[in-house]
Amino acid sequence: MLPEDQIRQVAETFKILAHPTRIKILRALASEELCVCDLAQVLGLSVSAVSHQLRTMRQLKFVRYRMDGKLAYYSLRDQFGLALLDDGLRHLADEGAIE
Amino acid sequence: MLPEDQIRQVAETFKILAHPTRIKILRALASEELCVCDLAQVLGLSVSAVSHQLRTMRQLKFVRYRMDGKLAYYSLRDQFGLALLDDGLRHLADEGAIE
DNA sequence: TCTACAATTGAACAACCGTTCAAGTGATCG
DNA sequence: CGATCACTTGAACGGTTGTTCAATTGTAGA
Repeated sequence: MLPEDQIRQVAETFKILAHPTRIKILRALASEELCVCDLAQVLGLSVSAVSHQLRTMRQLKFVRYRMDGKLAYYSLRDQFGLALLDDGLRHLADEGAIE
Repeated sequence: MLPEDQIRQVAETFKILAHPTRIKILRALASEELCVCDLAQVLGLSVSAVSHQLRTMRQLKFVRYRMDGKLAYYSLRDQFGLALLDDGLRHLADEGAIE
């Protein structure tokens, strides 16, 4: 039996993949690092909304950032999120759409 | 660019792993099929709460069930959910706890 | 210093989600 | 049939979450 605490933590981890906005952020950062304003532009969201999401993605170690002058460039910390996303898409393809 | 619809579907898929209750259900069904009342007993939840969760897990192809008299026996449809869970736990172990 | 820009933060609001509760379905058994 | 059991369903309630808005921080350039 897993400890309650670990279950809660892993649930938090999967929450990252459980919302369209964060999936889009993940995919946008797949090929290159981007600043918050570009990310907002690409996703058609406010800078504030994106910043809020990046905060939780940072806390859960999905992304990192570096400052360059006024701009904060975000990038993926590793391939984990993208790999998970692929698994999810493959499962959808295998099992068919939602009934 | 992935179609909006597919992004929403894969987000739905990951929602299954994004809550402690459903993770526990997944793990409880890992070794054997269980009826709703046993599942409720094991998890310390009401039969209704479990039934609601099983419904969404069924819709998203994580579990299936068979009727046997009055009892509905649920089981995992495949190893996908458990494999994902392992990936998540491994990521936590690699990256350390939430900062 | 003053202005402009990039980003973060916290409060507020609406939408979503998980559980409970009460009612209902369907199967078994006396 | 009537009673009971296993489960499902829908409404309702409270807590969580995502976005917006306004205020703030910090950097860069005039």
